[in-house]
Amino acid sequence: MNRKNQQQASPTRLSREESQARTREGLIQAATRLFAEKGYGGTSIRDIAEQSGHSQGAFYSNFHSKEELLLEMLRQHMQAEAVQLNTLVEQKQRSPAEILDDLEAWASALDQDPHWCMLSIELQLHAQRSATFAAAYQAVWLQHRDVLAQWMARLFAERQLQMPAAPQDIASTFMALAHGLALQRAATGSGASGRLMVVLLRGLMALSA
Amino acid sequence: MNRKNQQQASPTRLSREESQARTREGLIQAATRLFAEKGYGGTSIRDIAEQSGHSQGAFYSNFHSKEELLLEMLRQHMQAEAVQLNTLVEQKQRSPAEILDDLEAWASALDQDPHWCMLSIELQLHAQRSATFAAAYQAVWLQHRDVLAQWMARLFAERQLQMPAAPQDIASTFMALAHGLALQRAATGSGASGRLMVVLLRGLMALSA
Amino acid sequence: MNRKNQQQASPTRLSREESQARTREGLIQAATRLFAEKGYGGTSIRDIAEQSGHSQGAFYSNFHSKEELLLEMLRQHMQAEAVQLNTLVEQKQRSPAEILDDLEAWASALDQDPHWCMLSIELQLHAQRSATFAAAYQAVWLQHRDVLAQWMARLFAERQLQMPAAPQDIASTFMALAHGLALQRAATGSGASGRLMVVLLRGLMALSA
Amino acid sequence: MNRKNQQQASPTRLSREESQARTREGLIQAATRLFAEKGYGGTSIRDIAEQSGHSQGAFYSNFHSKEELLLEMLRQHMQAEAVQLNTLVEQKQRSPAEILDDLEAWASALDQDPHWCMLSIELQLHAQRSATFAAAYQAVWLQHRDVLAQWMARLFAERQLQMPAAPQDIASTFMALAHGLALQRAATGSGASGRLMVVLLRGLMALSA
DNA sequence: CATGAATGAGACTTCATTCAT
DNA sequence: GATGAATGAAGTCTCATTCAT
Repeated sequence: MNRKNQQQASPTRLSREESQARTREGLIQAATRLFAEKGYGGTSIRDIAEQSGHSQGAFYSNFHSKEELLLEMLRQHMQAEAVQLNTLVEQKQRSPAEILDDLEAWASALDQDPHWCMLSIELQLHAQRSATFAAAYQAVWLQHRDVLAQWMARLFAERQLQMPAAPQDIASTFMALAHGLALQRAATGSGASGRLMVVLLRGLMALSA
Repeated sequence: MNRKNQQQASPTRLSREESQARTREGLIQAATRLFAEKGYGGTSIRDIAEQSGHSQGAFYSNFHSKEELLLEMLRQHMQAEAVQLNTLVEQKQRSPAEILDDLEAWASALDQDPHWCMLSIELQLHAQRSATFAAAYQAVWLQHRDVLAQWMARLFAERQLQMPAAPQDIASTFMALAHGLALQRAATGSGASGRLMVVLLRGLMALSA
Repeated sequence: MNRKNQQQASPTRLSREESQARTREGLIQAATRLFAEKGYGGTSIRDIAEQSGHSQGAFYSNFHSKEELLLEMLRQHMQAEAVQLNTLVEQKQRSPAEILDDLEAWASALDQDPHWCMLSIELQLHAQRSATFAAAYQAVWLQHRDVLAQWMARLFAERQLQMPAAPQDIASTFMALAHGLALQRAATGSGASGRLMVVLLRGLMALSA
Repeated sequence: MNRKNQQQASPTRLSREESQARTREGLIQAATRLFAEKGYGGTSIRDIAEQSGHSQGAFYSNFHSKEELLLEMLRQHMQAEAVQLNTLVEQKQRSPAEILDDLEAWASALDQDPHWCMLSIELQLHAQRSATFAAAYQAVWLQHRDVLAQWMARLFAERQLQMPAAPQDIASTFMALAHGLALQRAATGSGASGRLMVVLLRGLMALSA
């Protein structure tokens, strides 16, 4: 596989692997955009191929099926979210005020990237309909919930407050809220801003004050 | 198959209008079930006709198109939710504790009827994709939000508390949360219960205590 | 279903059932021709639809799948062959010479209708590849073999000759021969004529003379 | 994947030509198996490549097209059958009993190798559909028929019997029978055994006894 | 109004083949 | 010579919708 050295001459020519990776990435990006806009079911492979500038066959050279592409997107989604959440969790020694700023930052990032949330909704809808996919989705979801729960638990611990419910339940409630808001924004063009999430969290902390 | 005898006007036979209304209602009910389970895009008119025991032609005798059926479902959805919310709002002179019970009842009703919420999500998704439908959806949504907002405003007023944000924003946040939770439950089979909605509301009230 | 009497007026207009039957028959005939010419696998539903002058959808209104059409053709094939063979079998009191004439007639009918035999070969090939279809095919085949075996047994009995093998084995050998000759004729354009089948049969009779 | 070391000429390594011949042979063998099982049309080049453990590219390095591979198989088929038949023909000075044993051996060899016959049927079917291929097939077929005819002629001559038809016609009839029986066996799982071919031949000889 | 066969477009997928590596 | 990603055409089948009955 180290055959690329045979041609290392022209830096403009892509090696085979690079070119393939580029095709694959182009397909994923086109699909991400289209799934967010028109939904998983409403997006055809023709659409994805056209948007990405490749043939339908190129799609099938990279993915066994439409669902496999969705799984790949789930994996990427998972990885990106994990990085994001871990950044929040691992920032030790932050003042309570800074932690709330973190949450606000997270909430408003969700606000800014509606594609992200719509995709997440598409993933959830598809999980409801495909057993195969549901299993994969569940694993990702549990992991995220727990990272977020851990982060919230520390938020309360550092303020020496009692949590008014299990940290996992609070975490999944906030995840649900983020998704619901994204849907609302998509459907109505307006809807409540994510800023209210911070207010709700403050409320929870006020309960045991 | 001896349906042509309907005209004989025997009192046990349905009149033409009754029969037609029954057909229409059967189609709507079948579609409601199917949309919730398989989504709007995933449900074909053949499916709806089969589930309801009528022909595809019967569908087109009652609705101009698939989207018109969705609009009809939106209208029914709207009306049912309005009745439900108005019941809450119009029950004057309730003690604060009773009002919270009302909210809990509302939240747990949502919990118990996942079809309801999944349909609502389908409506929102379709609103995102069809301009015609979006307009209709927006009107319904604003109305509901305002009824809920009004009810929440009274909740705070009766306790002489300040609302930590505009009542409409709080209302839409809670609607979003209800939808997000429904989606979560559908996708993961578990997810946080709606009971947490009451905790969140208490938190908001605690903020200005 | 006796609604056609409502319109019995114009004899040129086809009733619904007649029109449907005509469509179905047109599809079957187009498919029969195409399967014989290009094989089952080599014939697409697009081909069949075009040849018959209908849309692809018309095909699927009449058959669930391509294989179901093949099953229908098997049924028709079966019925036609059964009629043909029963005619031979039921002609009692024929002189031995006349019986041999019958065989010759049968063999040369096969000779004259290459479509018939090619279709039979297609059916056998498909039976080899689809378990569903194999079961249906086996039933038809056994029935035909037994009718032919019965006829041959009488041929020997009337001449008071012993059969040199089980009548069923002789019958299936002759059926195999007919198919093999059809294939040969199709492939090479020439091949041995079916007339030799009579010679072979005479040979079998000569064995116990 | 360290195949580039082949040039080191160590005696255990294959030379370039040997390696190529091995690839080619592997492809042919895989294709033979698959064509017999799933038919020419039902077998894809991907299938052949996978079965043989090579790439699709390797296929096109060895054959210009799918049909060219079939032609190559026809050539090999031809050569193998010729060897087989010549063995029979060239064994001079065999007693009449031994000659019949030879035929029985040939018939039962066909019985034992269904792949062989199914492949032959595929070749005939393809000949019917491709003019190019038909010409090649015809040549092979005529040659085989004549070898078999010659052998049969001797069978009769040695017994001083008259042939009841032209030797070529008898030969092609027996070839057709062998193919028809193979097809029957493949389709029904049972069918008459090839043993009956010997009975038929004895019958032919009995005719002029 | 109800029927359901028929339509034409478009869905997902597989194919034989090409070509840069 | 061998690789396998990419192509474009074609495959089976489903869809929302129409219309003669």
